[in-house]
Amino acid sequence: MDQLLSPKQVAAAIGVSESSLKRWCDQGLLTTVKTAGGHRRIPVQEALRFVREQNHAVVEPRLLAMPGTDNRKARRIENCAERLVEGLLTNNEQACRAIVFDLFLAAQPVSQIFDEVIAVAFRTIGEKWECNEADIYQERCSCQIALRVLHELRSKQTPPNSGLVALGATVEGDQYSLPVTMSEIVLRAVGWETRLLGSSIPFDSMVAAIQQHKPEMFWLSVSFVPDESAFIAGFNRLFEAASKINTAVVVGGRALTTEIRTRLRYSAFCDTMRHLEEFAKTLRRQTEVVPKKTRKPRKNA
Amino acid sequence: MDQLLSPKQVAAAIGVSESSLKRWCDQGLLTTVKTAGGHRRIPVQEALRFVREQNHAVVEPRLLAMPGTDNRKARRIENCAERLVEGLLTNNEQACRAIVFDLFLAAQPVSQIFDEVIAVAFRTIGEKWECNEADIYQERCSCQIALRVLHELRSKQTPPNSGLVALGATVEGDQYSLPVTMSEIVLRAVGWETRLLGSSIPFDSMVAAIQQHKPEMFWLSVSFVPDESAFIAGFNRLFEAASKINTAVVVGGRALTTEIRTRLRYSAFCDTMRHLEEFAKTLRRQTEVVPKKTRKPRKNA
DNA sequence: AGTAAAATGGACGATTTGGATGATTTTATG
DNA sequence: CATAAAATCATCCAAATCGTCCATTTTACT
Repeated sequence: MDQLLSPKQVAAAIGVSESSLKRWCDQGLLTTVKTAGGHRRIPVQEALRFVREQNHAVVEPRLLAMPGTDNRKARRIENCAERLVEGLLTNNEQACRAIVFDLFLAAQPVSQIFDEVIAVAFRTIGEKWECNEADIYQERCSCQIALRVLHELRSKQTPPNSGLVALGATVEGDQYSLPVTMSEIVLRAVGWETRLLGSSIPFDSMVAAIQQHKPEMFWLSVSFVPDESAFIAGFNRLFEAASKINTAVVVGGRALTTEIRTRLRYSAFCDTMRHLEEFAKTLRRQTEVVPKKTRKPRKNA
Repeated sequence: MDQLLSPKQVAAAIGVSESSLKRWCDQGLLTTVKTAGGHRRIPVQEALRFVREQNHAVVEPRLLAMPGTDNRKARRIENCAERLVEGLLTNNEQACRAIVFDLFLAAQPVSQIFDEVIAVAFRTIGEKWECNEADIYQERCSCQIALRVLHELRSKQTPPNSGLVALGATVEGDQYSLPVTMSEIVLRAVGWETRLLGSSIPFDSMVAAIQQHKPEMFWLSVSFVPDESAFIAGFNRLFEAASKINTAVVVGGRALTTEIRTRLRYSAFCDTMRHLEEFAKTLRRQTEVVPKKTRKPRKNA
């Protein structure tokens, strides 16, 4: 029943180098089990004892606190969604952050993280809510957590300066800021400079923003449509204005039914973040400098 | 995700010699953790706390994972508000961050930063909007920027673990997340563990949250009241439920006119973040441990 | 001004840390 | 089972940090 950890994992958990940790093992500060091939394995409880006795710092508690989630499993995207649901509903922000950042560091495209983990997780929470297994406040609270994680993720991106500008917003009455924030991160990941106008923006004001900033792209996330006909009229007005100055208009969101879509004019419709990413790449006609996963970790400034 | 710094790094950041810094660590002015080999490691939050409490200058903010500063203009709170307005309206997120973080490092209480800078800035923007000098999207976009800055500020606080829990939210229909987020940061600054439920929460769900988490405090930020009588009824229902389990209810927000207030029952009403801070301090009944900044008294003859 | 306590910061050899390397073991995948 | 990719091994070494001592500067008080 003892979970075994590799030196690398323990080193990461307590924020020291692998070299140091191995030295400590060899000095007997940590008792290790050895594999047939001579690799060191450290039982979790032994690692915990070490931390307690040495009064050592723990930088990444999750590695020691959440058995069954060693790094390899963490990087597999399959069961991340359910782990995220668990983390969100128990208000374990640490764990949520860990899940997302592990994937990010494992060089998963952000679009994929969003489509296959975050979106899935919130769909699950939504279903739980409908079945009365979760309360509204839990869903909202989860949104807060996710938003903080997303903001942190965003701050870790290299700020693009391609000269291509995209503006984004949510229509009036639609206060779901998660999708529009994810879109922004996706666009930034493929080199767009973005400016997120925010949630619940009236169409007229969007038009004003477009005319003032003359962006190459405008993206609109539609999670909720209070008034269908007003939405369609407003949107087409927006498209009209955007066309005049060659601004591509991209829409997406779960509230856009096929019926609504047939009555809209747009440059692209995106079902998923991956679609958005592909379209954004295409639009900027440059083969993109994908955030490379280099082996050599570089010192951050 | 708290980063560990070496004495040398912290010394460089605040522009003192390594010797001094090590001495301070040994005197307990800075809480350090130690590696197994006996090297000192200082968590960033701890370094920030030290800088703020001692009112120490910071020469290299980057080493403390803080955004770059503009030391000449900074530190004076007077014209920060207008500089912030400028930064927000020109979408200069860097500048906005610098303004807020400079004040933070200069040991200004977060409540004061919020009351005298951020709140003032947004009041100014609101006025500009009314005078048609600014568009709605600019105000919303400013909110996005401010929200990101606030989230970053929050991540720089030492995570409190007092055991005292506060829940916070915004009423249904009120989507202004800035005030409620500022409140959270203020509460955390004075040692409360907080859980922000989010914006636009129905009263019934708030009651459910209170009953489930049994917090010592519930705070409600009211920037907008869609239906006055429904609000009053709902709120008093909330207060009732909270009273039963000894949860203090704190309200605040610009939408609370005196007429509305006279019909509400609450533990405290806060006009400003400073009020909230004072009330929160009082409620936790602990006299704050004032760090002595005087040198040791010399022997008296 | 004069004095002494207190604080600062530099220097020292001894110790610790962490990055790099090429060989070996483990794990993932067909 | 076989193969390739990833993780870990043992080792070495430069750089960082330790604790300590001491000269110098600052501060507090007479």
